[in-house]
Amino acid sequence: MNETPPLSRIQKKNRRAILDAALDVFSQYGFRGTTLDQIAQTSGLSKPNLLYYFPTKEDIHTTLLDELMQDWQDPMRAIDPEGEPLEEILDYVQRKLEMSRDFPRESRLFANEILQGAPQFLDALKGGPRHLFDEKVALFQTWMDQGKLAQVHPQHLIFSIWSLTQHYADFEVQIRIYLGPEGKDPYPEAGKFLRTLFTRMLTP
Amino acid sequence: MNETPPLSRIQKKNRRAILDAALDVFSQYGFRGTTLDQIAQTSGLSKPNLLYYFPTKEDIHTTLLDELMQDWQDPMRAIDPEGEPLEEILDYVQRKLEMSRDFPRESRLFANEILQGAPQFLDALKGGPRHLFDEKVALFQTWMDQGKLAQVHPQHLIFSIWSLTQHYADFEVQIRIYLGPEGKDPYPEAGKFLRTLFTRMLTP
DNA sequence: TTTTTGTTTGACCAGTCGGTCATGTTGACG
DNA sequence: CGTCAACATGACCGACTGGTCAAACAAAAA
Repeated sequence: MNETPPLSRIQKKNRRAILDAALDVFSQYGFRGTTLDQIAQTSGLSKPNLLYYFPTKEDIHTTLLDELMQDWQDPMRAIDPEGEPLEEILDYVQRKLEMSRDFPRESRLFANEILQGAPQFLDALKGGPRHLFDEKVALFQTWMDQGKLAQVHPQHLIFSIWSLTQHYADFEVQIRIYLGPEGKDPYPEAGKFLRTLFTRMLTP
Repeated sequence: MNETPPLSRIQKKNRRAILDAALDVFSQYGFRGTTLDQIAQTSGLSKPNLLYYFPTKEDIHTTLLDELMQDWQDPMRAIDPEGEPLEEILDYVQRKLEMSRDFPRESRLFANEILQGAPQFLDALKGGPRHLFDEKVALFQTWMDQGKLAQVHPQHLIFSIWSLTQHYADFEVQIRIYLGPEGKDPYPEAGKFLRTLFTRMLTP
């Protein structure tokens, strides 16, 4: 039923080149603001060749979002209910911040999709991610009830983690401007700051 | 030199209608993802009529960004160096949150512009806003040195305020999904949460 | 070598893009 | 009322959009 024609070496290489170029452009201009010619030029392939590997522009975009969907939740999944509560959350923050540092384009692709009303993500978000979210909300609530964490609204706690970490990827341009032209990597300071923030807020 | 032909009643009304419609579309799809036809349809005017009031599509966009630029910094300007430090910052957070609640489209317009690399904002940001930012950073540092606020990295403190408040406008779709279909207004809870967060982090 | 299959592209298509223009309609004002 | 400037739009333009296709090329199988 699910026929999987094994990808040849060339297919793998070119599909990867296309997706990488598309990530560049989509994450900056969004779906509608991106043209196939831009992707073609960035990837070094001709436009008809793009459409040899992906039937439509939308198909490239969807493939990127699907890949993103799989990896984006890993940091949250890794929160261990058996671990030490504060340390688990601080580690989660750290992992999310590292994702912003190492995969800023993915973060911006996600931001763009949400800004446009999540036309593709909407249904997907209501499924697995929503369930994982609820599960961790319940876990945090348990920890708070046990006095292991200070009482805060658990849903907004998660929003704050997402917001604070993704901000460094999504608003990178602005942050560079305001931190001055020294071009120093802001992530070490950001990590320290966020650790302080969540420690002070969550210590019972 | 600076000739200012006073706008007629019709001009005022139609320019406002165009800018309002353009804000709708630009804030969702970004500059490149927006078409004049969309703005025309949303505003209820014909496409040539748009171009009667604004010479180009870019001009509409620039006008919106200019207007945004003027109002967006008001909450930060209102921070009073003579006030009580923690209360001043909490009030600032509150004002920023209210801007997200009352002007979410403006927030998303800004986010879109930054995501695309701030092609228009770049130079502007380096001017007045950057100066205001530095001024408040210095103020916060003074307060911390005087022991009136806990020591944290003042620049990242400001980033965290921007991030946490704008998040409720920029990622509104996602937040609605995760808070459930009850459709309850998330802002009261958000305000309470942020007040707790910044109080705990900044109390010496 | 020939054949076959997989890969690449120049030329092209219909529809949409931002923008123009000549013409028509409306409103302000004497 | 009449007049004139302000306002509005249908028809159109060249450039670009996502996408097609037949023909050319390359790689592997025969």
